Amino acid sequence: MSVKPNRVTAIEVAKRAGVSQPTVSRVFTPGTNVSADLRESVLRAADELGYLPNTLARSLNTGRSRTIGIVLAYLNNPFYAEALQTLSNELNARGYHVMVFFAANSLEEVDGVVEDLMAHQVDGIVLASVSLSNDLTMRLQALGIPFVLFNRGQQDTRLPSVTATNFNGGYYAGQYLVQVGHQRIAHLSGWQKALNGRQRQQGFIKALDDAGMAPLTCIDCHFRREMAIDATRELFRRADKPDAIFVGNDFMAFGVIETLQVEFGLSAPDDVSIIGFDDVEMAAWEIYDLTTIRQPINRMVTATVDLLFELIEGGGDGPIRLEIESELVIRGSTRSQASIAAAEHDRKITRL
Amino acid sequence: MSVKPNRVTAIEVAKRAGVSQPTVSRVFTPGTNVSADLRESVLRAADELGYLPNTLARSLNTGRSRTIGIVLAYLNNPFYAEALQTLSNELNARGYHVMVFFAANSLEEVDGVVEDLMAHQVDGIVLASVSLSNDLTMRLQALGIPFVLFNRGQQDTRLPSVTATNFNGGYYAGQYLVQVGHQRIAHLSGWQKALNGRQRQQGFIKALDDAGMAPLTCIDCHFRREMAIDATRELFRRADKPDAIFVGNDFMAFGVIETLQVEFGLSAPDDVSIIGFDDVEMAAWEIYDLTTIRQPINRMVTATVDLLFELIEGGGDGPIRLEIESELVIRGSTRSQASIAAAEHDRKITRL
DNA sequence: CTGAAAGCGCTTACAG
DNA sequence: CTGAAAGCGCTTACAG
Repeated sequence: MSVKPNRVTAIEVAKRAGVSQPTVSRVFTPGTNVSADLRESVLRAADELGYLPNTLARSLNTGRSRTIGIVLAYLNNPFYAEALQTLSNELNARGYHVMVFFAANSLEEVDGVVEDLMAHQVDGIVLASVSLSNDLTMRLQALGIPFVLFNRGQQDTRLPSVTATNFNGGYYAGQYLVQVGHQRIAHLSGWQKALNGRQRQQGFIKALDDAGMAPLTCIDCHFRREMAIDATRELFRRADKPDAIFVGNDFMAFGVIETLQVEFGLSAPDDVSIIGFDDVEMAAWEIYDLTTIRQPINRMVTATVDLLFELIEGGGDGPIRLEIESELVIRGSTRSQASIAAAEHDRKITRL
Repeated sequence: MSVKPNRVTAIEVAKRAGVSQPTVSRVFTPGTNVSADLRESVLRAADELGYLPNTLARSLNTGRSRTIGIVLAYLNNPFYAEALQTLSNELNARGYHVMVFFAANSLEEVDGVVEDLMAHQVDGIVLASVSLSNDLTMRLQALGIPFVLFNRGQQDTRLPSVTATNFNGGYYAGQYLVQVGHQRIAHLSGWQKALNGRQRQQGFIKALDDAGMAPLTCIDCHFRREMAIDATRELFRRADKPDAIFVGNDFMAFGVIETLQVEFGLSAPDDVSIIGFDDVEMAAWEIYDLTTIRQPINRMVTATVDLLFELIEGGGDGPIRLEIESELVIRGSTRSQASIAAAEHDRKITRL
């Protein structure tokens, strides 16, 4: 019962235009020479018949599918939704198609997905999910299918990757909280088995250390909202409550702010300063107004696509691990320096 | 400088296994007969060489790419992020690949994207973006490439589509707000030029009408957060403020709740009841705790994929416009019936 | 069950 | 510049 689509082929266009089939092909292949009159009659015939060159047949010949695979874990965290849309648009703009897969759980799942992508002859892969098995990494490399890890920590420093400067970002967060006068700073961290979660924490600790301080506590929340919420509850039931929290990403920070507000009646920055990581769109929503460390998605995406194409073209000799500078974005969820200065001022006046 | 990937082909596997190339092909084609011993030596050779059948070559033969195109407008609204992930997983589970495109703005953009998809020989398309031009609709139909509109209003009722029951959903929202005793109910609607926005509003008005009431006001917010926020400001600067608002989707409702809280110091349900539409994950977050009309994504996705495959296989004679029943999900952003009863009770006691 | 042959719809040297 | 021919890596009747 299956009905094959009845597509128009180059041969039919050739007949109608009174030319050979290769001439039709040339008209639709950039950088080939066809006389103006033949080109025109081919284009007219193609238009009349609704002809579109069959991408699959073309790819079979050229050995290039002009398709890039993107592997994601999930879209709950809006950072990945923004990344996907930006990546997709960028790749489309460069004439590439995008094939998406979600592979959350296991190495096996990612491996399976990547095999699918290989069978589909993708020209390259962006991995924004968990990392690959060594086996599959080597198979990809043997096949000459390049890939770039996007925002993923990786153990093997030889793998191509694009991240923000996670250590620096963590440092900026810690430094700023110290600057505005906080004394009891907690960290609800990203997953400590992932490099980005670990580096953010290390930068944060270094900043405090440089100020002669230490974190009140660091709790591994695995980049998971529920765990950040639970950790917040625990933190604020204790006697030595924090006066500031650096949260491993914005998505978790939203849960922290919510829990403080709804369950404890506390708000930022009056009761506690909160700082996140990512600067997703929602961070700027008034209800959160979240100070955060921006990962510049546009620049990360551009770098990812550039790197991927360099690897696809071959002959690239630039660095294959790129770090895009993260930056502190100050909003209302942290005590401001001005407020500190004012408080200092008040204190002095009181003392007089 | 371009380096073609050096992929293993069936011929190489055939040589190593000492069989013909078609036998290799048969081993990798479900539903074909190959003797156990040949099958085994082929599989071993394939494994040793890391062979994967070339999907593109297969598709060229069969006329089926086992690829579905998904066209989205954006992922800002988490409803579409959830829909994409669910659709993708469902299609993958059925052995199909997913090619995504974002096409926000214009008919022309969607048309261009769909042409790309046609050239890529997709077997079907899910359109969750704005609708198609008539021209392209007809070309798709002429080519025999089926498509399904997902959550999209469409003028032409002959086009295959899957939506929730938008009219009913609007009705449930209005009915509930009336039931819990609201008198001045406003509607910040979805786009009135889209069928789903319009139907939600119509259902809502009907519910009020059935109770002998009329909306305080209806403002077209185009499904856009910023417009909902502006409308909220206007609404609460007026003398006759609403005591309840039905918002055209959750995404806008979050902006409404935020604006009320941050700019007016008002909260739901004490000052005003808020009800949304979609039931995205965030609606259950404590900070919003949003009463809403659920569009059952899982069922909508299953229906979409079923319908699409029915159209692909041909011979389907079921209905091509499917409506999945929406349902009221009561959370804390609306005054409860209990509270109404209690208030009634108090009033009676006072009167005694 | 298995192999030789044709063909899917293109691209790309090769002649002219 | 243009056409006839070969080939990309498969699938699928067709014989045996």
